[in-house]
Amino acid sequence: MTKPATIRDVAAAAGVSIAVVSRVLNDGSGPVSAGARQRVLQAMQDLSYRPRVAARELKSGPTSTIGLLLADVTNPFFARLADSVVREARSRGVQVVLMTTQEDPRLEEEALATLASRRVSGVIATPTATNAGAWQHLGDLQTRVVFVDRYLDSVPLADVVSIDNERSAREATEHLLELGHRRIGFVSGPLSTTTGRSRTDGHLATLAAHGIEPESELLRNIPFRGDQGADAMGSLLERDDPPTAIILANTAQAVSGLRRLRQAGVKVPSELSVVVFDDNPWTELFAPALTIMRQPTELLAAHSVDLALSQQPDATAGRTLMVEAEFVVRSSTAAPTAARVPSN
Amino acid sequence: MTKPATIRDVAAAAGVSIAVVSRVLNDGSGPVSAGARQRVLQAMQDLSYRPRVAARELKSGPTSTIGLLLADVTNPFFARLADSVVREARSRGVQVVLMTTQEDPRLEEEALATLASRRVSGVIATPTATNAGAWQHLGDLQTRVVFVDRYLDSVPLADVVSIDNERSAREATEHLLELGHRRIGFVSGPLSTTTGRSRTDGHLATLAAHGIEPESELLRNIPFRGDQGADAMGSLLERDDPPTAIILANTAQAVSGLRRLRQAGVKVPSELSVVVFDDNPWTELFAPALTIMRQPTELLAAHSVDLALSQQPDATAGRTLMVEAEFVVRSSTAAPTAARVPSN
DNA sequence: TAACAAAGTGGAATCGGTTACACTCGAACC
DNA sequence: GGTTCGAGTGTAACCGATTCCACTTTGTTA
Repeated sequence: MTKPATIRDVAAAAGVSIAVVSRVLNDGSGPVSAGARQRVLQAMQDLSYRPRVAARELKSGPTSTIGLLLADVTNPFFARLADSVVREARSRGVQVVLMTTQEDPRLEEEALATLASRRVSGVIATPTATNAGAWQHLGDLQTRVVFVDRYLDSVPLADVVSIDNERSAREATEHLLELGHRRIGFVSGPLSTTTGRSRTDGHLATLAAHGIEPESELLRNIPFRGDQGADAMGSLLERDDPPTAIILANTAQAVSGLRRLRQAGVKVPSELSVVVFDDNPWTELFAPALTIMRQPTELLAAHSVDLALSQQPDATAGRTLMVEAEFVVRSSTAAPTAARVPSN
Repeated sequence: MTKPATIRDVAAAAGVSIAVVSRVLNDGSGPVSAGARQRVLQAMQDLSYRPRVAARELKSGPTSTIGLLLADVTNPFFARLADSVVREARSRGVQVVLMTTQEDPRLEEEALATLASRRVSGVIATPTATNAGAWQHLGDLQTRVVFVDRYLDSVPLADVVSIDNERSAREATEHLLELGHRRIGFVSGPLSTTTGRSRTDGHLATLAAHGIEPESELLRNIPFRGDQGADAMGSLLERDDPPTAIILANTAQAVSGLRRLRQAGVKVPSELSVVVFDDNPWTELFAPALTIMRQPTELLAAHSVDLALSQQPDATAGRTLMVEAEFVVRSSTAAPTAARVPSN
């Protein structure tokens, strides 16, 4: 109905000056008599007064807020990450503004502009595109930039928190090689992302180390969002010599890929071993329970918030933190059946 | 390094007054000569200037922003909702500030306070607790409040967008009754939420309409978050006369309930028919594919954004919008096997 | 008793934008 | 040739908080 109360209204109602009200508001910023404090609190109550952040932010720096810019909340991995970041930030009294880019570079640029003009103290992000200029600019604005999960080489000032994707891919590949697989399908995210590239690199390096000729036909780089997981899986299965094992190194596309597998009636693990780079509640529900790579979301979140709130010791270079992923072997991987092992 | 540029710096660099810069900033707010505009734009570029929202918000009302207060981003249903809301809002040029309550009333209250002092134009929320006072207060601040999915009776001024939960529960129950089930387990969210209550009501009403004595032992109301789905499922299975069908009317707990089912080695649907109130990619992956109730997330989001941005015609009462849910029958429901149908 | 410290208070400047209003200037009109 | 108009510009007030500083009122100490 009426206009919201301001600090002046409260001061008037309590019969004091605005300075006193402000001191009550920011406890410890100056002396206030018990009587005055009481009357001010009462007045605030009566007028249901809420200080406007806009005014506060204008005068003092931004109230401690960090931006969280995720590629896709729909992706359970990112959703869990968001959950952890919010919890972590809260425990330090920091607000989180969450924004989604939906893997769209234009959206990302917009969100970045918003974050910049909001002068948040830090931004935690899973960068989609090389909006290098925008990122750099954010850094210039003395906003801490932390890339989590993926990162951009072109933005050296940003901190990075991630699992060792190359090593994880190596571990997954080793596991399959030890079981006796030689033709391994590898579905990953776009090579334009560090996750896609590192995982692919790790996979190829491991094959090479075991003297296996990598077939580029067995590698599929698909977008994180969308339904291409099914197609990728389909085309791999239709080959004359289909792979005996497959690594789904793309968090978001695992579901659509697995659906295709189910439709095709392929038996897991007897006909095909499956490893998924993801750790969702349902991976255990799938029959058979899936062998997965688990990312320590809590830890990623904790480190990210840490870095986002810390002052940069050196303005030009970011810090890099690697955390360990956990490889969980369940029932979806097994030795290839004899019939399918080729003569070599 | 140096302090970020202000409008005055830009004005000085371009050799004009701040008023001119402001006019360039807010195109259409006044005349600016082509030359001046050019110089201002150049200066903004050079100084990499970004207007501070805090200052803008202080003078004019809040820039068009809506708050989205979700109970749990980890819950895929809410994640999809968030995704849709962001997309929808974006298409109208509105920013979304997403916050999570994690089903914690205290967190919710905090988030509400933040939203209030941020003076967003509207808030879309899935209320957790009866923070009735805080909600009411938000409404007093001429902030539109829209409850989506769940709502609170105690906050009449809020708009509501939801599926018809009672009707949906009725539909699910009818389906099972038609198949011949008589003992139906019903796992829902807390009765303190409207979703939990409506779904339970619909279920019980349907039983009554068919002359079936409802057994309170077959109803389990558990929190949305956490792992109690497994326990609820377990205790139902351990009964002397276990249900022949079960409805998991709790989006978030379906996974943990199903996991228990899998562990117990119960065959679906021959030993137990299952209906889930949720529509996740993995419900199709589960073997057998699950019969589900699908909520039209896009529609819920579109209406919510609509209402959040609209001016309230009447300040005292909110509007209610029901959208239709779609019941998808797949393979997890079937007639109970004869052996299990009791004598009645 | 004078001097001084500390507690309590209020006035006024400040943050960085927006905007009402006054002003200049040249073109158009009668 | 004076009036009117509108385009283009600048000055200054304002939004609602924080905060520095000066001031008064006490209590304490030499």
